[in-house]
Amino acid sequence: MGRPRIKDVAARAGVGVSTVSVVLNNVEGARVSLETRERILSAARALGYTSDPIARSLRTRRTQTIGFVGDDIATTPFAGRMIQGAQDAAWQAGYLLFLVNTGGERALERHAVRALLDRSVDGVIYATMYHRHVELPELLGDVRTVVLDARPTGGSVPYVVPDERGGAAAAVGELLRAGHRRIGFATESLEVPAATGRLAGYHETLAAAGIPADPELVAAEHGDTTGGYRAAGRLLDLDERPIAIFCYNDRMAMGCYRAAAERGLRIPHDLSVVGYDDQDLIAPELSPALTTVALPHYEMGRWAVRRLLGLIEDDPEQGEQGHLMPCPLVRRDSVGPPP
Amino acid sequence: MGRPRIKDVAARAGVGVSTVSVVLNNVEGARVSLETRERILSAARALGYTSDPIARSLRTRRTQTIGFVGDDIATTPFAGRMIQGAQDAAWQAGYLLFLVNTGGERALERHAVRALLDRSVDGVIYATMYHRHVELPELLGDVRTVVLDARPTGGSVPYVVPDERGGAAAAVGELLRAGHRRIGFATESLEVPAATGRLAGYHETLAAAGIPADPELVAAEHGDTTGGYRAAGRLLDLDERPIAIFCYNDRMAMGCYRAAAERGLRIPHDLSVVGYDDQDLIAPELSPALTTVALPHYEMGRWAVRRLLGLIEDDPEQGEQGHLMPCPLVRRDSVGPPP
DNA sequence: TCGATTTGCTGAATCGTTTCTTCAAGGAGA
DNA sequence: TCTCCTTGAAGAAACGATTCAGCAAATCGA
Repeated sequence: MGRPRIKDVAARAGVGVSTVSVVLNNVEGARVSLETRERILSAARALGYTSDPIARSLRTRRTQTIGFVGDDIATTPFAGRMIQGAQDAAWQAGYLLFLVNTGGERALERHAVRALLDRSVDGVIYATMYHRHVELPELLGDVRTVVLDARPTGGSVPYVVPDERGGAAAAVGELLRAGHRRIGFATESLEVPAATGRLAGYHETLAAAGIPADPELVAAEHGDTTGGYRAAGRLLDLDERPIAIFCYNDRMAMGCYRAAAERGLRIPHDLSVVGYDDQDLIAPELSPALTTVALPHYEMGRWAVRRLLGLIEDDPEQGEQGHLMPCPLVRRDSVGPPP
Repeated sequence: MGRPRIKDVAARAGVGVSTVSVVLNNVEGARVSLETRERILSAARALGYTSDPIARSLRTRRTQTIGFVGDDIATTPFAGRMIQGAQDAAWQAGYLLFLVNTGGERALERHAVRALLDRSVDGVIYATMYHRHVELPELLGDVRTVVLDARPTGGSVPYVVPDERGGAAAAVGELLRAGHRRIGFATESLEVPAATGRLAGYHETLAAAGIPADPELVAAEHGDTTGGYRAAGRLLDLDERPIAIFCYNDRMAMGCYRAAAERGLRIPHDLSVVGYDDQDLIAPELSPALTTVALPHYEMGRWAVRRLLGLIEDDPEQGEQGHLMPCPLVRRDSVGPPP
């Protein structure tokens, strides 16, 4: 006979449905005697009653649902972490996550946001799969929104991005602590926030240690294995070669390992290397395992949903506007003292 | 003044709401003159009316929503592909995907399924992040379900898994075509379906080519880089070493590369290698790039949702029970002719 | 021409809640 | 004893759709 309805509970407890509703929702200021209250509660328990979210939503205009729109969830292994962080936070609060991915197409994106608004989601997480600047779809003006792993242009929407600068500082700091002074940076040539942030962190940290900047030590290439191989090659062929290289990401570090191997340099004995991203399939698997900086995707996902729930349930005006999530250093075996 | 309601459309077109509903839903056998039909359509267009899915769901008991419950979406890069395939298929059919991940905890899983049932999802995809046998939560008996990347024990629920056997056959076939006869297999020591399937495919293909099985040529270790390194090492140190190795997965292949390098063997000149999984961050990035077999996660995700939609919208009895999704060979540079 | 059928449309019930208004009963105060 | 509050609870009106039953007007057959 299907799920019990509120009227079944009411009948069993011998009261009206409104009273049941009031009791089950713990409505403030409602006047129900302790006795009937308990009668209702036990009837509900006996029947295993749970209220129908659809009917409830129709009345309350709240769905306990949030939309997660991302540009691409398959192409990067990081995406899963963000989604998982978001999902966990939502779940804990009793919310469910609608997942939509747009493949980065603007039209599909609009369509997706519209579909989510149609379903009256209580809020939207707008996520990008790598740190960048984005222009939000206009429709998002109609719903509480938090931006994840991107910085919205204009507008005053809360967002969270990795602290690239701090992460780079941690990486370079680790090399400094090991005793290195001549530290190269194999960076990404594209002008993305991650690149500029990490470069800034690299420079600042060296400066703070009293080491003059040497433009020769910064080599920019594509941010992949081949790029890393090239950039590291250039650095290692310098007259006065660096004995430590900070790589823009783990893939470049992988290329760097190869460049080092070809020159007969042993890591970390002859060359120390630090990466960035802490990619599961690279960093721990290289030999020696790569010391790197982790991207806090899970934490960012959590933060974004928590912030969104704050917007939905609490005072909309409190809370940070933009949050820099720290990138922790992950120590492995690719850093050693200078030879 | 908020979104337009059906009654606004009715008022504008000068008809009753029921007529609007009938026209907008293209109800079969409804008798509405062409003229009023067009009047309604244009009114709806003018107001930008879209029906409220919540109210509709309350009446129809259908939500155009499907639940995706997975055991873990962060730990593997494959998960994203499955989700994306599922999401794309759902989106195309006008369905939205509720994503829940359970971390593999049985209690949380029950709770998740209950939450999805509460919300009256039209169906559920039950996915695991690596190919295995699973026992479905009982509650799933109450809803249409398709199992993704796992084989349900008992029951008669449709499922889709990779064709491990066929994939292995493709890999070994590739080596045979290159002219190899003495082909080693570095396999996973755990008794998982992927391992037994691939082993079977390996044996069958060799047998079909008239090559007698040689137990020496099968080395089982952990399915990671170190395991691959060990297994390949054992194979390469054989008196009559194989000149081609099929690896259980790309990570083992990565270890195999290292083992080969340490013995001064060049790939593919002295040794041909084929992997499995086609992992983004490994297969194309190794040097030489790894010839491997791709796991059809995206396709499986799509298939699962399509099958589920069939269950929901069409005759529930048609369609396959269990589907083996082919694993295509991805040719790169790690296979060459025997020396 | 008259009853029967078809056509085109409408009103009202319904889905399962929440919430507002109303109401009876009991107690207090005068 | 009569009025006025307070308490405890019920009834009914939303919410926004779908759908069923019904009802005029038009058409048809004989």
